[in-house]
Amino acid sequence: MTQHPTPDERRPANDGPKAAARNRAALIAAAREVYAEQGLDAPLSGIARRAGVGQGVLYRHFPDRAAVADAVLEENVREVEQAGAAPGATLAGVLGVLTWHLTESAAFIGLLHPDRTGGRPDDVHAHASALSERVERSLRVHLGDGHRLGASDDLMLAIAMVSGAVTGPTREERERRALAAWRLLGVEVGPVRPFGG
Amino acid sequence: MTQHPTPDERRPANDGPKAAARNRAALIAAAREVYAEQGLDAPLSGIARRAGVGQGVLYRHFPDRAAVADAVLEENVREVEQAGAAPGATLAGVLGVLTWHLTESAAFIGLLHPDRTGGRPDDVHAHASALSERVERSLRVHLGDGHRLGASDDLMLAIAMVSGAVTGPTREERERRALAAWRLLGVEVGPVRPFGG
Amino acid sequence: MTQHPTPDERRPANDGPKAAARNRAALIAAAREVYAEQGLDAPLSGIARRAGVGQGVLYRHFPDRAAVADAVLEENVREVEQAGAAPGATLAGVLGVLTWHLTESAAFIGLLHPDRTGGRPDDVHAHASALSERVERSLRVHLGDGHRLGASDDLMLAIAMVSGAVTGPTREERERRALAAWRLLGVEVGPVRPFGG
Amino acid sequence: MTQHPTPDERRPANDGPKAAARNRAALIAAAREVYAEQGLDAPLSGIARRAGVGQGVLYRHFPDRAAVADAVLEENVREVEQAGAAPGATLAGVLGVLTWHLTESAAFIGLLHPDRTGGRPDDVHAHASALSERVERSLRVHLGDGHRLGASDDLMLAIAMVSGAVTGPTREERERRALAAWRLLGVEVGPVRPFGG
DNA sequence: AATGAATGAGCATTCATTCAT
DNA sequence: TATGAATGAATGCTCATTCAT
Repeated sequence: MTQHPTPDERRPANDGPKAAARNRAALIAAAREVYAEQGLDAPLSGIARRAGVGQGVLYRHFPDRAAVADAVLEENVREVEQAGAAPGATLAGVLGVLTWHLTESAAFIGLLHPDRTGGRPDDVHAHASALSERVERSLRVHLGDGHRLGASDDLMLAIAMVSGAVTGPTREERERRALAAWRLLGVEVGPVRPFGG
Repeated sequence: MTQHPTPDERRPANDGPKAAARNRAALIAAAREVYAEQGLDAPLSGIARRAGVGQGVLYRHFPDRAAVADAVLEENVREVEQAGAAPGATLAGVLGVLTWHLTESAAFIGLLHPDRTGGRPDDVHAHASALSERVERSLRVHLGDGHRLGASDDLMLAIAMVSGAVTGPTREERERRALAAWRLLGVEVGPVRPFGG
Repeated sequence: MTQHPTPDERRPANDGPKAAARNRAALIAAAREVYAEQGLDAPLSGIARRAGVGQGVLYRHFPDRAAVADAVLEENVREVEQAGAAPGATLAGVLGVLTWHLTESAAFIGLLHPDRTGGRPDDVHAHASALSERVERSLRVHLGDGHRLGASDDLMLAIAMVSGAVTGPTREERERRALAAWRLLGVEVGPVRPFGG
Repeated sequence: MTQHPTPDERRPANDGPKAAARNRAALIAAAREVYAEQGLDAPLSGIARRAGVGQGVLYRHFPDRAAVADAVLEENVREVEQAGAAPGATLAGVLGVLTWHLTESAAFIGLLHPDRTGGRPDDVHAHASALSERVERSLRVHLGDGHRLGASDDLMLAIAMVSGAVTGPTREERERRALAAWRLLGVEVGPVRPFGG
């Protein structure tokens, strides 16, 4: 009774169901960019716009704000897992991939800063700890005996610390700082690049 | 002229100029609490309410959102400076005070994460670098030759790293993590407490 | 021409024209349930979902929201007509069937409250008066001379009054109130049940 | 971080706190009109617009949709109470005032139809039963021994029944039907008019 | 003939900021 | 100088309706 009496006129293209997967990917990519530019609190409408879809599509794919961030994180984490599972993977190599995501993806940094503001209703960090564990597992298998970060929580702590160092307006600056941070921790890091990059 | 000057209904007390300073302090204290509970994006109206003043007063003292955060930061930084200038001050001691603020004040952590989100209109981090320098100066004078963090940018980098580690819902948890982070960096830290505390 | 005519991925079954009637019935049944649970303003998407069909099918059968409600009403009215046309039908008996629908079907109540909200764009009550007349005809033929409700508009007025009394969360409560209402009007009502029930 | 960078330009009048009471009254009056025209589900924005205030003002005075309807109802009920408490009040007189509100105020009708749609989140009918009891009390004191509607629930049932009869596009038509309904119930009703009108 | 994704207008709600008193 | 009401833009979210497949 309260809704839209008259759309009509002229509708933009409707590419049919085939577009669904494409739209989902476009939304995640758009979200990644928007997050990088405006932070995790960026308006969802902007993400939809940049993805070139209506707002309804965003809500079809992601029920709420947290789900969008989750999807972006999920991709980041999966890349780290793939790097960790690749033949010949080394700790330094996986850390390089991880570091690349830290410098590239604001959402990934958010993963490491889950708490502080207790119970906001739209908790962006819903599955954060589950994802965090997946990252840890991918790294820990490559941790040799007696490694500096071998103690229980030191590995994820170190990652959080590096993520804290990753600031700066450009990717280059952020990479520079990330590497300086790993150096301060006495940890060797391989090439900073995406998995397969 | 000796008539009642318009009795009015009931005006809220106007304590004159004396109240101004009191209100300012109340606003900063309220902001600190609200930031801790809700994060730096908390509604300004809530800060005014908790301070027990109207919203207009907040705007009289602080032209915009950034100014409020600046004022809170300013107090944090000043405490660190005082700790650094106190007779008998040591690096470990000042770091303890600094660490206390890291665990206590959400705004202080924001100081260390200034960039990333490029040009948001209400930039909370306006004077961030100036404040950052003041912190650095207060610490550097206590840095002995050959200290681990003696190299050019390493001191502030380390602080940013520790701030990245400071997560958790309770102050105790945050302090635990902060100390673990300093330990990973091989840096000794004195008692974690406010200056004069 | 004997080639596979494009295997497709996996098309949902297309049962041909046979399915059309089945779908229409399923939609009306679903609408009846949804209306009872959520009121006449319930989202059409929910009706389609409960009927187990796509939203497009709903629009194929019913051009707009009003048409759905009309179809539900149509069924209600038809049952009353059938009750009225049955051999040996009495006024009390038909009123019993009518009352059953009043207690069961939110849409039927809506029939009796057509106006008030002047020109809403999606007018649920399009054919209301036509349906209303059919109900009246079915009852009036059983109205003996000198009946309490014999005067011109009294019959439908009484029905509207009873429908106003029919509130309550459970069918039992609604039936109790409907019968109390008829009693206040001094009208005898037969068993409250669906036609043929 | 997500809000209004730049209002400015030219602000419409702000009449200051004095306007608060006036605005509240204007909102209730506007709501009454809008409800009459569009029903209880009418957009709140339209109510604010008709009252000549911004949407924020509506939310300042009424936390949610139900509160607006409550306020309108409250006024209706208060008038009935006043009519019932007036010196020389009679049952017929109070019923006349009550009937006037039934013909005038869509919200008042809503009061008598509280249930049906179980637990909608924004329940317009929150305090409905409390208000309902106030109406009943105002009437019952004027109910002589042996009155037709003397039995326990019959009084409010009759009112619900009459409210069910009150349909029609014009006030005159609605009044005509209301009086016919009371006549069918064998109840005498005084002049249909607002209290003091 | 059916599916269900996409569109996008519309309504609810929040809050930064102004300003009469 | 303080109050707190008012404004209204921005954003979240929902759903009627269309249409490629």
